[in-house]
Amino acid sequence: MIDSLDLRALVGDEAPLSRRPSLAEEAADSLREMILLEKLPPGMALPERDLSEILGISRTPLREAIRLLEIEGLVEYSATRRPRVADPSLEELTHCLMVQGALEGLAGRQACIHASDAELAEIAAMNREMTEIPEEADPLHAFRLDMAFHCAIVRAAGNPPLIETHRQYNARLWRARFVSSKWRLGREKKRSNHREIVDALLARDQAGAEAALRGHLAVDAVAHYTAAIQAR
Amino acid sequence: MIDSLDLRALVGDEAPLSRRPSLAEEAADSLREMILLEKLPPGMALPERDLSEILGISRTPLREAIRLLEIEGLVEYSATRRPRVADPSLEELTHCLMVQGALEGLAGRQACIHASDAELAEIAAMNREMTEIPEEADPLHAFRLDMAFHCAIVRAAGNPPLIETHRQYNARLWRARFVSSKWRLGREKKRSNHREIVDALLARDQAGAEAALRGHLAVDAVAHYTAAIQAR
DNA sequence: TCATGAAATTTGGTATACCGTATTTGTCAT
DNA sequence: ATGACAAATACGGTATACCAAATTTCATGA
Repeated sequence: MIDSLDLRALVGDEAPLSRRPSLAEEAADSLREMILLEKLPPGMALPERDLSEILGISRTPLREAIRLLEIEGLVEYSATRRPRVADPSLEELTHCLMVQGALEGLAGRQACIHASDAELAEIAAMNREMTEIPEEADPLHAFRLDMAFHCAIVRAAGNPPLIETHRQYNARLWRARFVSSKWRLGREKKRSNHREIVDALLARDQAGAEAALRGHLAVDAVAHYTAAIQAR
Repeated sequence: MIDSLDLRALVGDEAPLSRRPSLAEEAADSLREMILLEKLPPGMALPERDLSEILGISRTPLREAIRLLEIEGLVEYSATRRPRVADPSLEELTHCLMVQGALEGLAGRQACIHASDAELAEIAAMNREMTEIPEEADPLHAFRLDMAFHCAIVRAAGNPPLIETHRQYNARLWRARFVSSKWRLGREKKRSNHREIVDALLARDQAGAEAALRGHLAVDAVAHYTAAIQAR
């Protein structure tokens, strides 16, 4: 007898392990993008019926999507349970940044222990790519590279719950970091910080990697963001 | 004109800021308790229709409750999206414990900075109470005191997102820590660790508080748990 | 002109019905 | 007895209807 497990072994792991996403997950993805790109500006109300009609789905999966985004911190509920796009204060962003720093610090430590040489080389290569693109290049592209760099380090730590929690905080901080990434100030500081990180990882220096990733410098990112949102 | 804001200022903040919980939240609370007390054992299937009938609600709020518990890590979905009570491996628990350690470490640091003297005194008092109860007292009570002690420190850090994320990891680790709390071994070690924590906080020694809270000792808690679940 | 408050509308919460798929059950041929 | 296969069942995902509460609208009167 050849059961499905054997079949999978024969066919290989190429099989679609990723099931088809539900409407709720697709809606969450759509809404997340709209929020991050400020197509849905902070503070905007998110009435379930209107949104479900816009997205062409019923309220049931839409409600689930909104709950997902609430957990990610992109949507918040008013006192009367009316959902709206989150509009985090400088204080809230600072709080999130501290947690994010602690998470990345742990990731740095663990990456020193568990990352393969190939993973570290990949991370180093990502950093090299970032230093080679010109200053005036597409800021969104540079930003995505930066995000991918940090995510790769967290992934290299090999701790799935850590990856997931880090992802959530990333979403919460996405807009602030994106806005601040456009500032030219601090870009050089970021580069030297990235070099520190890569050097510590390659040396598998746990304390060094943790310290470099803790990112005390990131606090001025939210300051940039606050300046930007106050200017609007 | 006296609007509601003025009225609230006059009446004070005693007003019921906590809205009536939805059926979904109540169901999540019920299910969480059932899972933690192993009324619903790890691995058990959680069919939506049966559960909704048992709890006397419809599937809609029940589904929401299950989603909440999934985020807390108490419920996991099979490959075919069938929810069941999570049955974390030793590896998963260890991963969660590392994140929890990083979170509490940050909390210790921040508590040294932001906690009021009254909050620190309260924390010290909680620890004193724990040391004064006899060894053979109700283990559940002792356990709750321990949880409250750690939560109080996190709360003293004054970082709401940190509090929430810490709460989520607490739920994931609840059962393992509860089981391990029954072991007499390591109890003395825990006490000395608690003393370290309190001393560092009172001295507002950030590095000391972080190190003490990082809790390298907690790893043997999951070892106890694993021994227990393998014995069943 | 503007405060007032009741009616109308909007909104989130919940229950229920239906659908496609996954699982189980039962049957039959070997 | 057993393995394969098909019918029956169970399950999660989705759409829709209804309700209570909150919000908005708007007529009313000072």
